[in-house]
This record gives sequence, structure tokens and C-alpha cells, in this order.
Amino acid sequence: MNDIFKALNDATRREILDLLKEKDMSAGEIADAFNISKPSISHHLDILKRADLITSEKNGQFIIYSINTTIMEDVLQWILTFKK
Amino acid sequence: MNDIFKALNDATRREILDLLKEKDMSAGEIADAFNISKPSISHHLDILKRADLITSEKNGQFIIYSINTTIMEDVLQWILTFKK
DNA sequence: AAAGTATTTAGATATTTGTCTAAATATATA
DNA sequence: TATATATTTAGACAAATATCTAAATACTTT
Repeated sequence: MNDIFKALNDATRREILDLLKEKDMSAGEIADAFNISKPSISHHLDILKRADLITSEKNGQFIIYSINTTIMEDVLQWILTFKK
Repeated sequence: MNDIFKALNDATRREILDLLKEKDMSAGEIADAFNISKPSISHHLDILKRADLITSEKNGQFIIYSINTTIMEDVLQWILTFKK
């Protein structure tokens, strides 16, 4: 839970999730969507991956990232405990 | 949204919310629930308050904190965009 | 095999964060 | 009014974080 909230605590990473929500993307495609260096984006992807919020698969020289919505369920459940 | 996720990105603060979910509490009562100095808890309360996740009301020499569940709705909506 | 493309790893740095102790403020009570 | 209690503010510090450039790794194509 700590890893999830840590991962979500960054606007860039939340935007990455918003992008992946629409379609799978390569690391480069994701990086092109931001004004941030590729290594920095790679680091953000690593944090999202460690939180299990995304998965990756190698496809030739590309690495394709996908969102893992099942993890969001954990956050959802926690949030719902506040809705009496 | 940034402030909310920032506020939620700390185990102590999430526990404070879990406590306030049950009942309103004074700053001192909240601090007593943790192995952390009162000033540090006060700082956590400030962050939660800036995020509008809690409200406070002075009652004599005590300051009573309450949870504000309406803000959780924003997070909930964001999370729900991932559940297709 | 050499060169090009895609991505990550390594190392550095400035900023943010969580914590502490000491001091300040505000209220209550003797 | 003096003292005790509740809470916050101020200032310091170590650890974590987001970012960068340079270099390494992996795959593709010529």
C-alpha cells in the first residue's frame, strides 16, 4: 500500500497512468509525451512497476508498458472505507 | 489533487485518517496514538488539513480534528477512471 | 561486423520530507 | 496572577526524491 501511494504521489507518474489507460505504449512513446529526459521517465516507470501499477513486455528492441488496473482495486477499497 | 496524494503518501497520516474515521479526536489524543513527537504529529495534521482531508475546531484549550470525507470523493473518481 | 535505435544503469545534485528539541502561544485553573 | 496543560511554530538535520548527463546494454539493420 505504501508503494502504491508513493507511486501515485507524482503528477508525471499519474499522467503516465492516464496515458496507459488509453493504450499500451513503449518507453520511448511515453517519454515523448513529457518534457523530461528519457532516463527520468525510465525511473518513473520503474517506480510504477515496483508498485505493480504497470507491467512491461519486451518486443524486439522496444519495451511495451501496460497498465495493471487490478492493483487500483486495493486503493479503491481503502478509499471506500471512508464512505460511510 | 497533488496535495491529496501528497497527504496520503505517508503511513502515519493514513493512520490518522483511519483514527478520525472512527471518531473526532484532539491533537493530543491523536499524538498519543503514535510513537512520534507532538510537534511532528502537529505537522502531519497541518498537511492533512491543507489537503482538506481533515478540519479542525477549537474547543477551549483543545483543538478537535474531524475527517472530511467529501474530499475522498475526488480520489475515488480518479481511481474509478481506471476501472473500465 | 559496424552503426543506429531503444532503453536502462550509474552517479551527481538540488529540493523536499519527516523527524527532533526548544521556544512560543493560548487557554484553564488554583 | 501565577502555574499547568494543549498545541503550534521555528530551526536544524538526515534521508528520500526527481532530475540531469554520460555511459552501458540490447536489439536491428545494413
